[in-house]
Amino acid sequence: MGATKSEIFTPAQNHMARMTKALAHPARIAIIQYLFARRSCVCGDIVDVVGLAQPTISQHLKELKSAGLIKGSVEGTSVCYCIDQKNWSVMKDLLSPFLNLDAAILNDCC
Amino acid sequence: MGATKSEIFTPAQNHMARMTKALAHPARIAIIQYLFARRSCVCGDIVDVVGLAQPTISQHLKELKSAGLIKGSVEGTSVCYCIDQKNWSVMKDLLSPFLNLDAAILNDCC
DNA sequence: GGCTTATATTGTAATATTACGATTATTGAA
DNA sequence: TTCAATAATCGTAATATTACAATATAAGCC
Repeated sequence: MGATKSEIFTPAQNHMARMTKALAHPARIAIIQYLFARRSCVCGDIVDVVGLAQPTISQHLKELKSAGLIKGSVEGTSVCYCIDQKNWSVMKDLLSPFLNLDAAILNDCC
Repeated sequence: MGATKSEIFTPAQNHMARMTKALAHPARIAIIQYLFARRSCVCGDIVDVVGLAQPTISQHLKELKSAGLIKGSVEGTSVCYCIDQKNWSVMKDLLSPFLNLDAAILNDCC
């Protein structure tokens, strides 16, 4: 036990959970917001702004990257991280219809 | 170590992370989808449909409830769970602007 | 080559999550 | 009040996450 039973869910459900999981930490929310704000894409700047230790940020960046939400490229001695526009869009198209499910039409039985 | 450092993030960032975390498991996605589909709101039916053991589903329901996304009421010997319309709406208003951040206007430096 | 800067990786401790068997309420019915 | 049905809680094992110090790697510069 202890590991998620992915086999019993649909690919879409697993994909959605994978995306929400990537966003399920305030540091990763902060990183994404910073990248959208476009002040900088440099890894070191992210470390300074977010306020966690460098290895911790590196770990969070790795998770965002493996989820496909960001991509990185080496720029001299530093590394530049950017939103992966295509995958971000895919995620949006997956999550938006879910969030927009209209709860108002439900006959509230609770 | 090991625990998230919530203190260093904004309330909005923590709130967003809390919501995405509640959705960060395929079983919880499946439960929400089932409740929106309105075939039933009965806990036992959820257990049958999702395909995890009853205590596991009960645990997931508890997490969704503590995140405020669902609410439950006792109906005889069973328990009825429903989407919490108000909080679902709050979450949507919090997450949608984030998801809709336009990546297309970014000058992609990676 | 050596030196500096920037980031990734390793190792590890603390904590959290996932899953389920066994058990315990709780409710309604006999 | 005893019984059956339903869901919650307890206990626990397996696994995953979070965080960081220490170290390693890589890229540019002298």
